[in-house]
Amino acid sequence: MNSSQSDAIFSALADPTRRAILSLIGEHEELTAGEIAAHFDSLGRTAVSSHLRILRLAGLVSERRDGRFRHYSVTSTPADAVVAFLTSVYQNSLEQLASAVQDASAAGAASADRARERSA
Amino acid sequence: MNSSQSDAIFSALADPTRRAILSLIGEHEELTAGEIAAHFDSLGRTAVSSHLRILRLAGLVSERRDGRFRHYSVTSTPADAVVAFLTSVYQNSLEQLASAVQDASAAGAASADRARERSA
DNA sequence: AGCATATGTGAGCAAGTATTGACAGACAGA
DNA sequence: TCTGTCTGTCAATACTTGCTCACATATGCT
Repeated sequence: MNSSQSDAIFSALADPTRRAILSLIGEHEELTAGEIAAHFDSLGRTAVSSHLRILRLAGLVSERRDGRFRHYSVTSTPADAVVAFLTSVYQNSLEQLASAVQDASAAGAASADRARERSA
Repeated sequence: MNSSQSDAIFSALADPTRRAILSLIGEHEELTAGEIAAHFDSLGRTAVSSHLRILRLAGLVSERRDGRFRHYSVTSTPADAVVAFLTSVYQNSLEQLASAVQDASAAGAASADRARERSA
C-alpha cells in the first residue's frame, strides 16, 4: 500500500479526460494512441499523449509496442489501491459496497457500455 | 450519477491530505474541525477548513452543528460513484474486484451478514 | 536512402488550486 | 454585556497542471 503509488493513482483519476480515456480503453481490449486521440475531437494529439503518460506512470495502463504503434490496455491491479482506501474509510458501510460491486458484476457483463462516463 | 458529481468526488480524493482527513474521520464516528486540524501539525487551521469545505461540497462528509462546534462524519453514498467508475473500467477483472471487497469486508467486520440480508 | 507515419518530449503560456493572513459570525461562560 | 473560543470565509500570493507548438525518435514503405 505505497502512499506515493496511491497519490499517482488518485491524481491520475482526478482528471475527467483521463477517466474517459480509461473507460474508452476498458471498453476495448487494446487501443493505439492514435485511436484514442481520434475519440477526443476537442483535444490535440499531444494532450492525449500526455494523459497516457500520466496513466502509464500511475500504473493504470500498460503499453505494448508493435512497430510504429503503441497499444494501450488497462491494468487491473491498481483497482486494489482504490479498494484498499475505500475499505479503510467506509468500514462501517462496507457491506453496501460489497453488494454494489456484486450487483454491478451480475448486471454489467451483459450490457457493457451502459455505465460509461463521458464528460462534455 | 451526475458526471459533475464524479468530478467533485475524484478531485476531492486526489489530494492526499483530504484522503488522510477522510481516513481520520472514518476511524472515529465524528470529529470536530479543531480535532481534525490538531492531527495535522504541518497544516494551518484554515487549510484544514478549506479541505473540509471541499469534502463537504463533494458530499464526502457531512457536518452537524452543535453550539460552537461542527462535528464531521463520513457519508457512505459517494462510494457508489467510485464503484460505478471502477465497474465501468474493470469489467474484465470485475470478479477480482468483488472478491477483494468481500475479503476486506470479511476481515474488517463480522457484520457482513447484513449484506446478505439486503441482497436477499 | 528518402519520405511518410505514429508517437513521445520539452518549452512556454493560460487556467486552476492550495496556502496563508486577516476578518467575521456564533456561541459559552463570567 | 464583555471576552475568549471555535470555526468559516475573503483576498492575495505562490504553486501546480493542462494545452499547444515545434522538434525528436522510431518504424515502415518505396
